[in-house]
Amino acid sequence: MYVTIPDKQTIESSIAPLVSVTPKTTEARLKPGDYLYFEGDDVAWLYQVTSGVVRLARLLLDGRRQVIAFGYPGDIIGFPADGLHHTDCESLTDARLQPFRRTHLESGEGDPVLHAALLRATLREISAMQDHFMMLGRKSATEKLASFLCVLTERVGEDLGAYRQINLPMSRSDIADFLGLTTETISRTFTQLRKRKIIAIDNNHSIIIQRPTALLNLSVGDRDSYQRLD
Amino acid sequence: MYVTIPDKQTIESSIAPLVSVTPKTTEARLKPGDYLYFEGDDVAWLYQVTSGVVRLARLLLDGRRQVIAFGYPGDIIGFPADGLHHTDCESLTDARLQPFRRTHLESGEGDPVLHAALLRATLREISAMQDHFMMLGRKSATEKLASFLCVLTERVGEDLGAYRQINLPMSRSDIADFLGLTTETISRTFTQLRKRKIIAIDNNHSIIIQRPTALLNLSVGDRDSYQRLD
DNA sequence: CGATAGCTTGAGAGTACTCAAAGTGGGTGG
DNA sequence: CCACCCACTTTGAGTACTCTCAAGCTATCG
Repeated sequence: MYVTIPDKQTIESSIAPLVSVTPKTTEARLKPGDYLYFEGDDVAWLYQVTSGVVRLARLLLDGRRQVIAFGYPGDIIGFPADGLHHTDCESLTDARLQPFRRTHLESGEGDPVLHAALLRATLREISAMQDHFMMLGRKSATEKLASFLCVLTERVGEDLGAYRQINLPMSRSDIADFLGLTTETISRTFTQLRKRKIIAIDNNHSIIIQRPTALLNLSVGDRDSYQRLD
Repeated sequence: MYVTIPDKQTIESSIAPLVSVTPKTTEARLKPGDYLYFEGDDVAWLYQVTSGVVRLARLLLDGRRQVIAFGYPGDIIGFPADGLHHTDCESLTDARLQPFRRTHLESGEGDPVLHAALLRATLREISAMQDHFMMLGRKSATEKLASFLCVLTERVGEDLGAYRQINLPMSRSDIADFLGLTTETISRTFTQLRKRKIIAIDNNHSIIIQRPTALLNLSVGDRDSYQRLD
């Protein structure tokens, strides 16, 4: 999952489970903290997240970290480059993943439909990453966090009476490293949004979107939403 | 071209021209300022840059721009998502590009070798973009510009006596929008590097790398390189 | 040779960061 | 079952970096 520009209807299609003609490989199961693979590992499989949330990250030598993406149900993860994994993958929750042989991506022999579906997923990945560039390079802290919350609300939000609720299995520092900010800035920005009654924080890993429109406005840089109490 | 982590030997392989069994399509030729395609256009072709430099960019509604990548010789550009272009492509120089039918990427029929090569390019694109995330999200202005110059030196630097020289066909604001900075900051950072005698600015579009090691150190966040005159 | 877009420099402001300390909550062991 | 502990989060104060706005400068192209 990347932070994409709102109003893109790529969601439904990418979320759909890939149907495979080949006999189903048994799915992988992870517990919180389990690693599926590490940077530098050979790629034997790609995975589609079935349930749960995983985190893809890379480390810089000096300890700085970039969270590349979160893997939510429907997402395909583990794209190889030169046959190797270029991120670590750690599970944040109990998770299930459907493996697909790397060879299904790299050659159509055997299952052309699966091959085409994996290729489509690869191309969508590039497009989503381009949106994410914009977010990392050009948005303020508030815009980044608001965008992030909007995407999650769209993608995995649950109705809760009049409001919508989202679960955040990741830590504040995971979010920070994903958005290119510090944990302190994430925390302060959450507090601002809460004080503005745009969100409510039920518990640190569960937040309620009280004013989705205001949040969306903030995500695209409409700074008036701060003052205005819709 | 993305700003990737130094010491990755992905260069040689990605730079190699794709050999096609199918009869050669006539190459596209662009002049400075020519657009090859716009965001939202249907994708009929992908292109490998043969010579020259192109710029891939997207616009936000409020005018903010993100330069997604520069296309240097060897780079493949124009990857479709849902059949559409997701960036604009403008040429910065006289340029020549070798077109490949989109169908060659999307189905192996006809030319499996070309299909595989395009797929490999697609996967490398993802990996390079992941490196670029790190750069956008976690590096300071000096680190960003130093990283950018290092990549260019590796990729298209020319020997000039004891030093290496690079051409920058893009404007300062192109660089700014690529690195997630402002033109003023780019300009100031160039000036700093010049005053530290790390680079020399021959003319605005041609710079000489005087101390490549210092530049490399700066690119990975070694702040001592500033004081030290190696 | 003058017009103009692009680049540089300066001053000041604002945003996000760093460092530090206090608060919170979930989990474990007594 | 409760208390303690530890990791995570929040808050605060001060700083540093990058941005904004403005003006001057430079190269390039008619």
